[in-house]
Amino acid sequence: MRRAGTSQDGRRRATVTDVARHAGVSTATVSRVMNRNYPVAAATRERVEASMRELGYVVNAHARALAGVSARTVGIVVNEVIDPFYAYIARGVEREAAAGDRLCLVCCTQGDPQRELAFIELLHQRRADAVILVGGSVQDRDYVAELGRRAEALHADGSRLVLCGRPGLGEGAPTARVEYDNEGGAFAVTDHLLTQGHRRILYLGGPPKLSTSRDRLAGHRRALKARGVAADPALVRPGPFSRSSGYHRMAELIDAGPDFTAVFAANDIVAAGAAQALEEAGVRVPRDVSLVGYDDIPVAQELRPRLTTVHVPLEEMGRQAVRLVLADGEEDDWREQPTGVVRLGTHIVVRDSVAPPGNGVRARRS
Amino acid sequence: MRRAGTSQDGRRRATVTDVARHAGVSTATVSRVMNRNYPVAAATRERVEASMRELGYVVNAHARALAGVSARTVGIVVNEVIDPFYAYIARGVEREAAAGDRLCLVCCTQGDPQRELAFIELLHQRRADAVILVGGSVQDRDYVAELGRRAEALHADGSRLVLCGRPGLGEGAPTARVEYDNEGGAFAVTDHLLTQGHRRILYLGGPPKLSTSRDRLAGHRRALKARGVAADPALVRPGPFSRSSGYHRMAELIDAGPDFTAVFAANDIVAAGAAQALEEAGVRVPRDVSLVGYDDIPVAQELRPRLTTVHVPLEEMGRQAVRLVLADGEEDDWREQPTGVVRLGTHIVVRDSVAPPGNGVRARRS
DNA sequence: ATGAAAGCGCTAACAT
DNA sequence: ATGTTAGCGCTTTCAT
Repeated sequence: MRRAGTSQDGRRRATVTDVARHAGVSTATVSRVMNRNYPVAAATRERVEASMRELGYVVNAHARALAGVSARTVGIVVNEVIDPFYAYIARGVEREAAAGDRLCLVCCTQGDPQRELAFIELLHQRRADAVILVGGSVQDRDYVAELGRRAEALHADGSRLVLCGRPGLGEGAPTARVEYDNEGGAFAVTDHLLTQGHRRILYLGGPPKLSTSRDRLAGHRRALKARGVAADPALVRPGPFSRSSGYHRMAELIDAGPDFTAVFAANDIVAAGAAQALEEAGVRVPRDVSLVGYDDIPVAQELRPRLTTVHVPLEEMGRQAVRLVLADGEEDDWREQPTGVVRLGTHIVVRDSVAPPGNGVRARRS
Repeated sequence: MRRAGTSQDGRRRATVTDVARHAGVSTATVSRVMNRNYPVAAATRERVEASMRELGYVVNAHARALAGVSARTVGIVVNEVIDPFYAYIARGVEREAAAGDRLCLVCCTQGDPQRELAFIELLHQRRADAVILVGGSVQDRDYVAELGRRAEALHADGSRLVLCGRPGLGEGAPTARVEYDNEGGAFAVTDHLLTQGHRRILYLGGPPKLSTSRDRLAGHRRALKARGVAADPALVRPGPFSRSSGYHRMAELIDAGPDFTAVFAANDIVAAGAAQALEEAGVRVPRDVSLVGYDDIPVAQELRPRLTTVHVPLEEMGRQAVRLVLADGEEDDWREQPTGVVRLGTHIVVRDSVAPPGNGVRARRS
C-alpha cells in the first residue's frame, strides 16, 4: 500500500504546516483563516489564502474530525435506493443534511437485518452525527433489544439513532422518531372503498412480520369493523412488497380465489403488479373491480386508470428525521433530550381506480 | 460544542489505550487483533476481544484514516436520487462499494455545476477512494478545465475521478471513464421507426447543452441521414428531461405543430409526459402515432401501451465505475494507469408503442 | 492578532 | 508474539 501522505507522483500533499510555512505564519493562523471563527488581519488572511491556492491545499477532514470537530456526516440505512419509497425519504435526508452542510452516507440492506446492524456499526465508527433507520422492520424481541444497545452506544458518543417510519424500541432507548399515520391511511382508504359500497375487499398485504404491514392491516381491519363488515380471512393475502408478488398473487386469486369486488394493495408497487394481472385476465378497473394502493409514489399516476392511493409525506419524513436531531446554530435546549417524536399525517388521494361494485371476480375453481 | 471524546453522560468513550490497559496488553496488540493482519496468540486475542466488548469499544474511523489507512469511502455525485436513471447507477455503485467493504457518500447537485464542484471538493477533503460523477454535463470549456484540475488534485492524493456516462476531459486529465453507447442506441431506435415506415419523426430532446442530449440527437440524425430522410428542424424540440416538459411540449405540438407520425422522446420520463398529452388529445398510440423513449427505466413497462425504448445498463455502469478504480486484493498493475475506459452497449427493447404510420398528427394551426 | 505546543485515536515500523 | 514509539493533520488552549 502507498504510504499515507505520499501521492502518485511521490510529492507529499500539502498540509497546514506547509501552508503555514509558505505564508510565513503559524498553523494556528491557517486554521483560523479556514474556519473564520476568530479574527485574522485582512492582509494575513490574503497571504494565507494565496498560499493555500498555490499549494493546492485541501484540508483533511479526518484530521479535523479527530481533533474534535463533528464529522458533519449523517448516515441513512434503507432497504433499496431504487425503491421510490426509500428514495424519496433519502432525498429528504440528503437535502436537509446538505442544508446543514453535511454529507450523507447511504447504506442499502436489501432487507437483511444483519446487514442493518453492520451498517449501524460502520456509521458509528465514522462518528456520524446521526444514523437514520428507514422503513418497517421485523420486531423480533432480540433484534429490538440489540438495536436498543446500538442506540445507547451512539448516544453515548454524542450521536443519535433516528427511527424513520418504524416503531420505537421501548422506553429506555435514546432514539428520535419520525412516524406517519400508517394505520390511519389504511383506515381511510378502506373506508373509502366501503363507502362506495364494497363489502368483499381483497387485501394484498406486505410481509407479515414487517411493522409497516401490520399497521396497514390493522387500519384496514379497524375500518371493516367500524362498518360491521366481517373480516374474511380468505381475503387477506400477505406477501413480499414487490411488483411480481402483486402480479402473481393477483393472478392466482383471479384464477381460484374467493369472490371480491375491490382490491387493497398494501403498497403501490404491489398494486402495479396486481393491475397487470387484472388487465391480462380481462378484469376491468374500476368497472369490474376497484383497486387502491398505498404510498403515492409516481407510478400511481402512470397506471391506467390512475391509482387511488394513500399519500405518505416521504420527503418530509426524511427532512424531519435530520431536523429532529441536528439543530444548527439554535440553542440545544429541547434537542438535548434523547428522545423526540414527530408524527406526520397521511391522506387518501382519489384518482380513477375506484367505482361502486361491479361484476367483481367470482370464484371459478377449476 | 461538546468536547471531543466526551459523551452525553460525561464518561469518556473507550479508545485503544483503554482497551489495551483493560486487557493488559499494548495498543499495538489491540490494533493487531482488530485488523487481523498480524499473528496474535489465541488467548490474547480472546482477552482483547472481551475487553472491547466490555468497554463498548468502537474504533474511530477518522483516527484510522489519519494514520494512513484508506477511508474506505467512495463518493458519488448525481443530479437527483429519485430519478431512476441515477438511482440505478447509484445502486450499482453502492453494491460494488459494499462488496469492497466501502461506504458510499451520495451527493445531489440538482443539476447545478457549481454544486458539483463543491461536492467534489468535500469528497476530496474526506479522502474518498474515488469520486464518481454521473450523467451528462455541460461541456463548457472553462468548466471542463476546472474539472480537469480537480481530477489532477484527486489523483495527486491517490484518489480518482471517474466519469460515468459523460464525456472525457481531454488528453491530460487523469480520469477513468464508463461510457455507454448513447449515440448507437438513438441510431437503433430511430432506425426501428424508419423501418416501420415512419418518415416524419418528432424528436422531443433533452437540454441542448447536456452531452447526453447531444449524443442522442446525433444518433437520431445519423439514422435519418443513413436512410436519406431529410432532417426537418421543425421536428426537433429540445427541453428539460422532465415529465412535465414532455407533457407540455407534446400538448403544444399536437395543438399547433408540424405533422408527424412518430415521436422519439429523449428519455422515458419525457415519453411518459408525452404519452399523457397524446392520450388527452385522443391520439392513439401506436395506432395514430408511434412513441419511443430512452433508458428503459421501470415506468416504460407501466405505460399503456408498454413503451418501446433503449435499454441502458445503468446498474452495471455503476458497478464498473467502482471496479475500474478499486481493485481489491489483486495486483495493481494495470489499474495503476491513471486512465481507463469501459464502454458498455445499449440495445433497443421492443414493446407495444410502435406500429407502422397511422393517421399521425396533422398541423391544425388555429 | 498571532504563535507554541498539546493532544485527538490509531497504525506501523522497529525493538525485543 | 508482543511492546515502544513516532507520527498522521488538524484544532485549540494558553501565552504573548
